[in-house]
Amino acid sequence: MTSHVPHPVRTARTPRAPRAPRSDACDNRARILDAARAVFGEQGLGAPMREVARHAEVGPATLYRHFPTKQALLAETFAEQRRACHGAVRDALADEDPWDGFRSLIERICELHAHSRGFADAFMTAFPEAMDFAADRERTLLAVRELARRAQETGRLRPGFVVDDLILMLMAHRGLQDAPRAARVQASRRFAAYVIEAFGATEGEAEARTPLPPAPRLRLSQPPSSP
Amino acid sequence: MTSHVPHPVRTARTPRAPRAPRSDACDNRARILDAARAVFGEQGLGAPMREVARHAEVGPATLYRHFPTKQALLAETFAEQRRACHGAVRDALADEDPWDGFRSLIERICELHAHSRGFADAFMTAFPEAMDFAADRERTLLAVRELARRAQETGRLRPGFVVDDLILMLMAHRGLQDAPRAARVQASRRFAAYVIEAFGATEGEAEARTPLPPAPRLRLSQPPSSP
DNA sequence: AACGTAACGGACGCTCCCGTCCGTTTGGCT
DNA sequence: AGCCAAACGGACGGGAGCGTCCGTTACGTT
Repeated sequence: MTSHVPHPVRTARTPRAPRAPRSDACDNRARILDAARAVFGEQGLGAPMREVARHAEVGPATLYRHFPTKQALLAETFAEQRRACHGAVRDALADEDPWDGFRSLIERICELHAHSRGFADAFMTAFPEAMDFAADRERTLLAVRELARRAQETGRLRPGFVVDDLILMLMAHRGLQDAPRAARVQASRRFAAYVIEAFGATEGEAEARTPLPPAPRLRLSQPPSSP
Repeated sequence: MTSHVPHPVRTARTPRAPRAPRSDACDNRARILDAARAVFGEQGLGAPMREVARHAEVGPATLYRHFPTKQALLAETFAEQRRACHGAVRDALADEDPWDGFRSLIERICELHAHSRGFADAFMTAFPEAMDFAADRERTLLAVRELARRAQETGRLRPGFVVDDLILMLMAHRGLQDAPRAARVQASRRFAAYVIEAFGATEGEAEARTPLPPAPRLRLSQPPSSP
């Protein structure tokens, strides 16, 4: 059953009467999203919904009215940073030097993930298929693949590199989120620098390096759950 | 009140009568530890105690009698792998080529962590000070520092390296534990290979590389908790 | 100013997990 | 064989988190 239908019938054929939301509702919605960014960014996805509610100075029911489930809230919360990620890829592709673009892509994504603990989780774990992350993730990965191809052509990106290596490093980067808050950003930056060096080709000898072990197929990971 | 004192007084001065444990008790204890290794290794530290109990075919009470708390069980469960970690450091120090030792150390630690999801968590998060991880961790880190110093003297380990970089990479490696089980070991190996390359010095120019951003001080991280 | 309803929030039910209690079983010693 | 305590395990209490119900508040429209 769909609750109790607040408005009787809405005058014959009115497709939907959005009836602009009330001012306090808008206000609360905005404050909830701010709080969610702060709380999930600080404590990770495990933070309780009530923590967000308290931080936004609303009751739990209000929170759940605006966002029917936790995942719905998370999706909205990180939409902006998701766009920033796409933007980073777009900028990297636009860079006239593909290797510079590649490097700055790694730096920017790491920075984005480092600034919000929850975003790294949400971005990587890609849980149940909620949040349409998965969808545009594939699209984005295709763009990254193109970028990598170009960077390899310049000889600056090592030949053995595959896109799964980027995912590998982003998953690994997620592990840094458990570092004490003070060290997080610094750790992220140093990690990014090391990663870039590892991905770079050695100047002189393009092939003489010890070969890497085979790359795993990563793409989507599922959250810990069992029958 | 200490329950109801099963044995009246134990004949004057008997310091302790260990009275060898019963056979079924030994048996259960062993099965519990096996189950714990399997369950925590597969599902991580978050796995419920009852899951371990079910897997060991004992009741929850039996489990808690043998190991009064979850952390106690975890400490015992991973004691062996902890020893293996120390062994890896010892072997690395014993290697006549410090750089080879350093490389194999990274490979072995990564392998150890990759084979047991729970161990990586237990090893890195180092929660509340339970499990005496913290104690010998410091001792081990000192040994690693010595190893690194020697490896740097040979010119194979880059000059900018500090021990915190190893911790950084181990924390990062922990992020790989969320990969699908099938890909985990492969991912770990490839990651280790990349890390080794990143830590290596470039043959010709020992100094001309772009400098790394400053290293964060990591050492101990605390689990997510706030006042 | 007065009214109808969107919006609010405290209190509740539900599930999951840790750790404990107590009546029952069983190993091992005589 | 018989005894007794060591060991077992089902059932319980307590706490935390997600999502919902319903009486109350206050926005905005007339």
